[in-house]
This record gives sequence, structure tokens and C-alpha cells, in this order.
Amino acid sequence: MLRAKQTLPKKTLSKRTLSMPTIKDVALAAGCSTATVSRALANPEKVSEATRQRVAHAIAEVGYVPNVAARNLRRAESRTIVTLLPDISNPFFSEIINGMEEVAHQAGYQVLIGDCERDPGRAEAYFNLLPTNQADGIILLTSDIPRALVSHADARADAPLVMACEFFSDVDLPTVAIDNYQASAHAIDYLASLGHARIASVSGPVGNPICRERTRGYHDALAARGLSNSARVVEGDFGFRSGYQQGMTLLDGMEPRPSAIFCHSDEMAIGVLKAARQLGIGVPEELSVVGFDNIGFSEYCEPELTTVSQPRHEIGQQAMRMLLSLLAGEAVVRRQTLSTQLIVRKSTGRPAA
Amino acid sequence: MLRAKQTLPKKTLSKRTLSMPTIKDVALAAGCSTATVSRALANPEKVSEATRQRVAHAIAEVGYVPNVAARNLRRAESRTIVTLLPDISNPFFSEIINGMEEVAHQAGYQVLIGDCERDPGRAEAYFNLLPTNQADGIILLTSDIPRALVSHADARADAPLVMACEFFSDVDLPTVAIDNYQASAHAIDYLASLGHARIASVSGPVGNPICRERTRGYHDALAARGLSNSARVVEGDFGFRSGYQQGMTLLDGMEPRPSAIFCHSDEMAIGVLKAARQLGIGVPEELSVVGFDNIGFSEYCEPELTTVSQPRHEIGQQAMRMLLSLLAGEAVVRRQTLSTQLIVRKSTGRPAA
DNA sequence: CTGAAAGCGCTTACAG
DNA sequence: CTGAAAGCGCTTACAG
Repeated sequence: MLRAKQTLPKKTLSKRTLSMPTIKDVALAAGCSTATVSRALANPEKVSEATRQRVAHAIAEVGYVPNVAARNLRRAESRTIVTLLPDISNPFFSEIINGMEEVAHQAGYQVLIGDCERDPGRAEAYFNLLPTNQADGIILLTSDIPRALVSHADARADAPLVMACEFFSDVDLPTVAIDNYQASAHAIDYLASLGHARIASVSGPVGNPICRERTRGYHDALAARGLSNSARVVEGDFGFRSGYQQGMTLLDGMEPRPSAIFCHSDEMAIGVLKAARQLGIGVPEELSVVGFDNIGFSEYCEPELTTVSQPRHEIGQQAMRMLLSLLAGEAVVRRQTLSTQLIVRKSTGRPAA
Repeated sequence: MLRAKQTLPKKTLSKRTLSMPTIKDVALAAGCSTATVSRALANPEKVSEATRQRVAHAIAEVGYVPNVAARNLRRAESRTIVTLLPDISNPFFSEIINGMEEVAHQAGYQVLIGDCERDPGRAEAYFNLLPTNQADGIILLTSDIPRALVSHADARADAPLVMACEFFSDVDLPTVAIDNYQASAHAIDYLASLGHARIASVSGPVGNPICRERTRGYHDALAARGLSNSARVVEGDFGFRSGYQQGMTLLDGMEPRPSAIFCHSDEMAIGVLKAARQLGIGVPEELSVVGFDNIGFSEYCEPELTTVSQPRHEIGQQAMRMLLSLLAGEAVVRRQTLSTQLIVRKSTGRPAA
């Protein structure tokens, strides 16, 4: 009888030949009820040693694999976490995602990556996975989503929502991030200590709270050095092109020209590098440039980029841990701040004399 | 009675207050059976106009959203496609993924991104989603998976498996890709036509079929020009660092030094650029460099990179269309070849006289 | 065109 | 420690 099971058509990827053994088959083979098989799997301590053994053998014998769809339906969960990000093509996010997947997989969860780039409707579509149990929680890597999706209620209740890197100015969600104010102030301070007196900045979108924080740090650090007069901030969108364009604005138009530029992303800093090159401005002799994020490319551009490094892998891990704790109904430190590091490479130096 | 429904606790993301209306609620409100509601949704042509109307109103009234888990269990499908890729941090893939998501979402499918980088066991884990209906199909963006996962049976049957960009040397899966042999030969030809006689190459992993194709194109193109004697291929892994290292090997060690280097990826080409810079070798005056893929960086490195562009968005779209056709049981053109384009920028020129 | 009923594969009080 | 039974929310022959 058990032998018969084994002569089933060989498993292949074609649907036709596919008919997976169910919990019923296991129960039959083990000589117990499906309830007991289920328990042996989910709560082994509630099943006698002997039964557990028989079930284990039976499972191996028939080649049983639980049907997750059925389990999820019954348990009203999906074991899926979605992470919403603004742009999947930005390599900044990939290491964060790796960190998230690491802890998710270990806990038996999947992560679904939701790219919101094109269309704000996508964020809503992903949020709609929650009430229908198609997703158990969401990690937001962007604050740029329709405001209506997130409310104060979500912040107060045990909503399965975690922010990573970013935050909302008006809703206090559980968050893991760096101290953007400090990191920015520190970069400016480093530039000032080198002797720079005209330090400009290419910000990310000004509506973005973390960019505001960074710009606040920028202004305060300048003020502390008595350099406020030379402050100049232009707005980019984190991408190469906007860095190039705004680099042109700052370097071609302004008089006197800034001797240093602090950018809110490496891509923009690399765009600034290109603008400088095109204008024949030497980096770092005539211009210092600082980026943000320490993406892989920052070591391979010319010159190698000085940049603020975030612990991306760890951010991903912590954010996922936080979310899983929330799902488990555990108490959670609602605000985790990880430390950054200024990585000094070749794009910064003393200003020309 | 219907009014009562509307005073349910306001929807929030917290699970506690969550109790979504089901098809039963709709049936009640519409005064018909659940079967009819189901039909009105799935096969409206089987339901009378009047009933359809009542159902539509009832759905709006109670705020019904189908429970996808239940539907999937019943239909034995998941409406999820997984795409396996070697390394999520490589920006080459993001545009392909965008293309896939575009057509998937339109057809009511999700795409689950499976990063296989770390651990070959991950590929197997993703394949295991198939027989349990947690995924309906797989698009492979890598050929570097355990051999046992894919067999001839899969190629012959209507297995829901599609290859994009890559292919297996011994299993003929439905594939959408470029002609790597031609694209490579064409790049070499371009270099030769510029006057280069010593053209080296930094290949991707030599076990990779597409790299073999490219190397074959490289050799044949050299042979056609009588340049076989100077052929030299070193192996990289597509990443920046290996490009830099192998660039050093080619430029620092060899005598006579190659005057042009063809790389199997932009990242490696950018690594070669860095090696040349460090050795004081001018590009393109003393060395021409060609990359592959036309990633975003390639326009922002110094000098801007000449590279082979693949229609990444379209590859993603076509691969997904092919897979959905397979799932629909439709006939499919099993081999789609999309065209490439050599984008000439600043990293190539005539060799020094 | 419509409804009653069975069933997808699991889990979980409940009773013993 | 174990089993019978109900139920998660849908879909789909089957019969009318």
C-alpha cells in the first residue's frame, strides 16, 4: 500500500502529473487522524513520542509537503512581508533587502518587494494585501506614499508597519534609521575643518523628512562655524542626472563658486563629479565632493568618493526583527538609531589656497 | 440592516479590529447565493444583467474584497511568479524586473524576486513553491542553479519555466534573450575597425553559457580579421572588483599590452577603467574599453563607457508574456531573440600610432 | 440563469 | 494524548 504511493508518476514541474500527497495521506500511512498529524507538525509537545515517530516516517514515506495556501487560509496569515521602496534600481536598497530576507527566511517568512516608482497607486495596491491576509506586514523604505494609507491609529495600535531609513513627520511609526541630522552635520564639520568656507549642498526631494533633517544638520553645522552666509541648497531627486544638473547650477552659475558640495546620495555626488569634470574643475584640488550611502560604485568613480556610510544590512535586519516582534505581539523599542560612518576617500581635500 | 454593516469598526491596519466581509455577506445583501456572487465576479456572462447589478451594488455596499488565499486554494493557483536572479544588487536586473512586473500586474499576477546570491539552497527553496501552488511559474535570470532542479522533462512538457537572458547548454527551455555571439562579435569588429590589433577580454564566469557564446564571438571576430594570435581572455565574475583585478592582470603584466579590452559587464569595464587610471594609462588614447549592459553608471564613469545595450525592459516584458502564455496553455514561440545596440561613448577610440 | 452541496487542505476548540 | 467535526472563504460540477 505504501509502496503504491511511491510508484506515483515522478514529480515534475508540469502541472498535469502533479498531485501532491496531503495530510490525509500522511494520516492514513501513520494510522492516526489528520488532527494528530497537524499537531505533530505544529505542536509536537502535544503528541506522544511514539506517534510523533510514526508521523515523521509517514511524512517521509509519502513525500508530504504542507500546502501553505490551505494553512494560511486557516490561520489567516500569509507569512509574507512586503517592503515598499521608491526605486528598485537604486543599489542602495539591495543590501537592506538582503538583511531583511536573511531574518525573514530564518523565521519562515517571505519578502515581497514592492516597487512604487512608477505609480502611487502601487503603494495602495500593496497596502490592500494586508486586510485580505495576503501580507502580514509592511516595511516602508519610502515616505513617499499616499498620505491616507497611514494614520495615527496605525502608529498607536499594534499595526504591522515598520519604517526603515525614512520617517513621517506627523506619524510616529516604529522606525529603524540613522541620525540624519548628526550624519549630515558631521560631514559638514569635516569639510569645514578642512578649511572650506563655501559649502553648498545638493539635497534630495525637499518634501522628504530625512532630507529636511540633513539640511537642518547642514545649516546648524555651518552656523556653528559662522559660515551661514555661504549656505546654498539646491534640490535633486537622488538620481545621477539631477546631481549632474544641479552640479552645473552650482558650479557654472554661482559666483563665488562653492569649494565643496555635500550631496544627499552617492548617485548625485557622482553626477556632480561629472559636471565638475566637464567644466574643467579639478576634484579635490578645486572642489571637494561628499556623497551619502556608500554604494558600490562610489569606490570606482573618479575620484573615489568620500561618503557617509549607513549600516544597510543591519538596518534591514533590525527592521525585519522589529516587524516580526510586532506580529508576535511582543513589546518593541519603537525607535532604533544605528550609527553612520564618514568614509574619507579621494574626492575631498583642503580648498585651493 | 445594510446600514448596520456600515457602522462596523473603522478599518485600520491593526488585526484586532479587522473582520472583512465575505462572499456570504455579499450574497445576503444581494439576495442571492454565494455561487451567484462568485459567478458574477468570475464569469459575468453567466449571470443575468439584473443580478449582476444587484451583486455589484452589494459588493460596494458591504465593502467586499475577495479573499485571495481562499480563491487560490480552491483554484490551486497563486497568481505569483517568481524570478530567480544571481544578485539583486546588480542594477542590470532592475529594469528587467520592471518589465516583468508591468505585464504581470496587468494580468493580475505578482512577482516574487528570488535572490540566489548567497546560497544555492535558495534556488531549491523557490522551486519548491511550485508543487505546493505557492508559485505558478518561474522566470530564470540565471543559469547558475543546482542542475537537478531543471530536467529535460521540464523542457518538453508545458512546465511553467522561462529563461531570460541566460540559457542552459543542455536543456532547451523557452527563452528570451539576445544573440550573445553576434553582440560580442560586433563589438570586437568595431574595435578592430578602429585599428586595434591587440584586443583582450574580461569574461564573466567561464562556466556560464552566455559568456561562452560571447567568447566564441570574440574569437571568431578576431579570426576573421586575422587577429587570433593576440587573443587573450581572463575570467571575472561580472562585479567591479574582478574587473579591476583582471584589468590589472592585463595591463600591468602583459607585454605587449592590449590596446583594447572587451568586458562582459559594465561593472567589470568600470573596474578596468580604474585599473588603467591607477597605472596612468589614458583611456581612450592608450586603451579602449567596451562594456556590456548599459547600466546607469556607464554614463557617469570617466570616461563615459562604450557598451553593448540590451533591451532590458522588453526582455522582462517578453519573458513574462511567454510564461503567462505557457500557464494559459497557449502555444508559444520558444525562442525569442531581441536585438542589441552598440552604444559608442568616450571610452573607445583609435589606438595610439 | 440560479442554488444546494461538496470540496480545496489545513487547524482547532471540544470532548473524551 | 487523540479523534470527530466544524470551519477558513472561495469555486464548480450538478441539477433544475
